[in-house]
Amino acid sequence: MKKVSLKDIAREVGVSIALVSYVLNNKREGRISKQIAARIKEVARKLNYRTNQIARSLKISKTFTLGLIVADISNPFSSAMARIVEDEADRHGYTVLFGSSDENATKFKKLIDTFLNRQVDGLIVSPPADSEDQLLMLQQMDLPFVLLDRYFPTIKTNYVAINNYQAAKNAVSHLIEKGSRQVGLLSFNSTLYHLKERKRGYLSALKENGITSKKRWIKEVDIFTNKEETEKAMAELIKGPDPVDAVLFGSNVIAGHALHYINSTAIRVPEELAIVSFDETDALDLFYSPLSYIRQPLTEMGRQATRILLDCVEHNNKVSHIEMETTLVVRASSVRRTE
Amino acid sequence: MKKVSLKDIAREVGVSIALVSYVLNNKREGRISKQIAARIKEVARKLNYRTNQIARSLKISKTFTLGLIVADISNPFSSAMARIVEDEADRHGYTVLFGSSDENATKFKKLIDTFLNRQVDGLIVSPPADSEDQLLMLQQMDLPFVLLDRYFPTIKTNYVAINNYQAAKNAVSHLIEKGSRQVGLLSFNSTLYHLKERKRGYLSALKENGITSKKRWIKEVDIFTNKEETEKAMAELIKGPDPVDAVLFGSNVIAGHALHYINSTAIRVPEELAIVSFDETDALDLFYSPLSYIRQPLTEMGRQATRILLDCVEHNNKVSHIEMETTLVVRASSVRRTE
DNA sequence: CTGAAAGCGCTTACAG
DNA sequence: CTGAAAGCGCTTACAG
Repeated sequence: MKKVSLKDIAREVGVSIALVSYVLNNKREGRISKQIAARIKEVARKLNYRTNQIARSLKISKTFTLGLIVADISNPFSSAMARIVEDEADRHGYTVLFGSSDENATKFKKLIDTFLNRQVDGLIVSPPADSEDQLLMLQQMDLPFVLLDRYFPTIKTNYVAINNYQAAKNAVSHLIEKGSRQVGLLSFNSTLYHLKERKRGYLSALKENGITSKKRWIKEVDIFTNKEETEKAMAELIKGPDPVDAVLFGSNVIAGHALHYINSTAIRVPEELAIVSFDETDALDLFYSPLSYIRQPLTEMGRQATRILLDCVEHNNKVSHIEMETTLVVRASSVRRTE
Repeated sequence: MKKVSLKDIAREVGVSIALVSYVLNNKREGRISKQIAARIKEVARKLNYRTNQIARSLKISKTFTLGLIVADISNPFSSAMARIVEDEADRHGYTVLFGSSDENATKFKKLIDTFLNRQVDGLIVSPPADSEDQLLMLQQMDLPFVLLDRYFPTIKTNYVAINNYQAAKNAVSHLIEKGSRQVGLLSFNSTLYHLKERKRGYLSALKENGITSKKRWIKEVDIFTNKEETEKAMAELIKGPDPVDAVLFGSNVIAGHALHYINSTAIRVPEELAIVSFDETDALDLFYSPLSYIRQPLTEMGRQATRILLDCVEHNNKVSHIEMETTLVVRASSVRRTE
């Protein structure tokens, strides 16, 4: 079955292609004979016409397509984000192209290239380490984009993120308040700003509470981490001399692996080890002690990012920085002492 | 910065647009002066030219785009599939558009429409219940597509799926062999063929082992299920008179919710309740008793589906039915008796 | 109220 | 070895 075009409808009805286009796009309403309009619509339906977006895009220099690059699509955090952005974009008539950089700057560059070739109208990205050049290129090209979840303080552009410093600081202060003194940090070894901010918040909370931080309380695993490395780091935190009595996990993936290890030991949570984690996920639901965690306002972040981007695409060229507040959700895993 | 087109390069080099196109596409190699070719490539790089895929697609009536519609993107099964299909498609120079039907036929139809408007070259879909009409429409349009994970026996078309009957039967036989007699099934209430097959396999295993199946051993929750409903169903299976001593979970989501409930009871796994689940997921990793599960060859399924589709897109018009074997991964949760 | 015509950025059969 | 020209399927300023 051949695809049907405006020409086919025009021929069948006996009018010009232009007129068919006007009618189907509801342009010049009231200035076209009702009968002809009705006839055109009827034939369009009969032939099961659908507009060729490719042709339309070429003509109007707009694709109604956005690109979204997440850090790691296998992380529920990323897939949740993907769904939120897609919903919001769809609401405005845009389709979104997805990609996952897997924290790899080269893959990131490749995705940007693909998306640019496809003429996306704008991008939402969670950039990996060392991707500043790509972002500067986008700026040079004047392509609207907004950073999500992460940003580079050196690059002045739209972003939607949380206050990682404050979130970590609150979490650690809470652990101390609930009776822990030897608070560890199990996070990623990375140059990414948001991760450095988490560490800074952790250190700051210790300091404010008169605790001298020790180097061996801090374990940083590779961002392409596997279970084994994380389990080993966790083991080091709770074994040997001077073990921690509390720990802040830098991400849900880390939490999953570390808890799996804890399950294999005799250590009790929260009595011997209090825990707070960044981000929740179903994967943590089956741990015996309900986990306290730092909740990011995912939905709001995704929506805002999409709206800011669409604003830019529609030519409001102001730059927006949105820093959202997190919530510390306190459950059993972090509370050793109840006043 | 204005986008640069072939025309810009042609003007700068002083040749025709056609020649630039040939050079950049490596057509007519050897039949174009080396110097001019080099000069064209140099200028293209200098101006940071990227081909406008939209224009190209319009001309060649091909977009190098595939559409993928999964059942529920928030399910790790779906996101894993998405990544596999994307990888394989990318390897062949195709981009993939994603969508999640959320098991909703109306949303499914809407996604198909969007993808068709965008002129995808083909589709890979996990259809929800009552979506036969959409598939028949695709067939009428001669648009290549392959069903993934699910199919309708009444529709003759490409599909890649597992043998659900056999998988369920094996799992239940295993439970019986390991000492269970009162085997329950906690699955979805749906007209979807693959789910009916799972139930049929379950019943068949009971029968073959001389066990009369009881209605109250079978609980079917809504496919849009929430945690509460599943927990309630699980409670009914293990409480009251005639409780089950083993259960087969129809999906990873069901398993997650049911295990969460089991965690809140005194029931011990596998001593009092043996368990096998369809599909694994990280979310189940933290349950104290390592779960036995039916492993689907995800990667192979996604790859095959993509390859079959690309074959069709490139005009090999034979229909492929691929039914893959599953593996029953036996761990602690299902073994009550060791011979 | 309606249409002829130009043009979006490419590709490619054809001609030289 | 190279280019003029047609055309993919739309949209829209312009003219009547």
